[in-house]
Amino acid sequence: MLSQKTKYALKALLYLAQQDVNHISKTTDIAEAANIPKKFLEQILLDLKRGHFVGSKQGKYGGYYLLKSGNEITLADIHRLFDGAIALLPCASLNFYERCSDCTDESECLLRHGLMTIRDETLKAMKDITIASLVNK
Amino acid sequence: MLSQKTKYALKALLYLAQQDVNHISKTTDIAEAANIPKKFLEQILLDLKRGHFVGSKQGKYGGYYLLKSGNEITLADIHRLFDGAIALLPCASLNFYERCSDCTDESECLLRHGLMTIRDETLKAMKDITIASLVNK
DNA sequence: TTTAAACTCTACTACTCATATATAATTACT
DNA sequence: AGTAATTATATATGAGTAGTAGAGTTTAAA
Repeated sequence: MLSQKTKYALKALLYLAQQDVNHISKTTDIAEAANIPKKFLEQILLDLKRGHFVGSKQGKYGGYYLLKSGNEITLADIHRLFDGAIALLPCASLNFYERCSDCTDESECLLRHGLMTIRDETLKAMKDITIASLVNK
Repeated sequence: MLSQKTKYALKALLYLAQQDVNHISKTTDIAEAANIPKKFLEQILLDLKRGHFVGSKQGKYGGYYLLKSGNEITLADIHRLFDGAIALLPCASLNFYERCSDCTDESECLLRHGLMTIRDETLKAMKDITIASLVNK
């Protein structure tokens, strides 16, 4: 399941994607439109900025805007930024690999191979869902 | 990501699936073989019993055994029993549907449709992974 | 019938993480 | 200078995860 943070991030990105190009949206407007607690949204937008998905402008008439186009931002990207691995166990993850502490011999693990299959399927589906594809629905 | 509980449950089921038919395994043996804390495993096996995946025999020489054959137990089943919904948000879930509190009009939600697509893909993959398919690898 | 070995059940604890909130600082435009 | 916005850090809190403890119940063998 997605965390609230990831859900809010997606909603904020969807909001930004629906604005005119070059339009700068302030946090307050995004928060109201997408029904997100404002201070929480600030954190999320900062994270999105660090991930180079949005840019910001400070001061009066400042705010946030998309840095990439909607079809360059996939669900997989946002999931990884906020919720981390897409695989069901760290040992089956591409970007967040970690050994299981209870695993004596990974090569003998019956679980891992199946979980990597799931990961590939899920990842493929998640890469197909982009901010643009969601807006054009 | 899977919880430890789900991972342990899968490992326990894999262990049981590898025993001779009619063999009854005691918790201690499963715990040692699969490297699972025994008291924690007891809880998990009880949950699996309530889910009708395993049966038990009490008393001396008692223990646990598979109630269904390995190809009748899917990853989706076990995920739902321990970790709940397979969908990324409750509003996109088949078995654990719940409205989002921050959603004003579900039919207008741009996110939901895409998440249901992911759910269908993931679910299909998770139903294909069975205890039997994992053992025969 | 006693006893050991197993499951059953409830409650509890320690810890981590998610979800925010609060406050102060910085920046930029007018 | 004043205002309105982002940026940063710290804190609060509630829920969930992972695991432990202990008493009770059932069964089968001796």
